[in-house]
Amino acid sequence: MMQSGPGMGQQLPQQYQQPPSQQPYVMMQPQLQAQPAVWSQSAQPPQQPANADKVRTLWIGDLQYWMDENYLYTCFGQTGEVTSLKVIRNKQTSQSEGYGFIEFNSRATTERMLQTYNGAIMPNGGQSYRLNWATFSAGERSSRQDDGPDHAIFVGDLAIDVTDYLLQETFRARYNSVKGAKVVIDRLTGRSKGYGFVRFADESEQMRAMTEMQGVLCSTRPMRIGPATNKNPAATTQ
DNA sequence: CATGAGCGT
Repeated sequence: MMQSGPGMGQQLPQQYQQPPSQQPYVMMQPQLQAQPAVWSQSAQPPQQPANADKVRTLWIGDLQYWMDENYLYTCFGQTGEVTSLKVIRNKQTSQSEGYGFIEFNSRATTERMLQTYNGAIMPNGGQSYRLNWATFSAGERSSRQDDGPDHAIFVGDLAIDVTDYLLQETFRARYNSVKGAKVVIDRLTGRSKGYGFVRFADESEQMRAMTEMQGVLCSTRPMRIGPATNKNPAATTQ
């Protein structure tokens, strides 16, 4: 039942266990002595480095409307490390907005969950998890893991079974600078909309792929490549 | 044919 890792120097006795269905939100967190809470709404400059050891919540998107808290608990609750989860709903229609939040008992757990589940196939079989770190205020959400600007291309004519991973690997086999790929998912059906995006770190590889990958087979259909509108407003991060 | 991305009491 209770795991204790002797290898890790964890000194926080986390022995409180509670059913997640009773309390929808558990905001109580043991405050670490070594690190004061810096994310209160005091006069903090927005130039805060995003170390954020206290972030234990994942954002999950591309949820279908029937995917409620019970479904998410089926997905994540078996680990016994979920402290709270919630699906955001429209207040008028009480319909799911297609995203939610999952909070775990530690940052290490959260990180492990992100790497384990992100991109994996969801139990319904039709789509893969879309997970990311949750942000607690608008402003940090645009920062992605990257070490430079990304150059994206539009990829259409995708077969419906093409996943992020397959699309990514199809390009990564020929281009080293592929940073990621995303297949756009229809929230109503949870299935692919038939197009997606591939991001490159190297602009020259992006240019090459625009012509070289034109008509190349991905799964069962030849791809149609086009330019992608850049949604990143020229982040000049040095 | 088509252009993603959505952050809460």
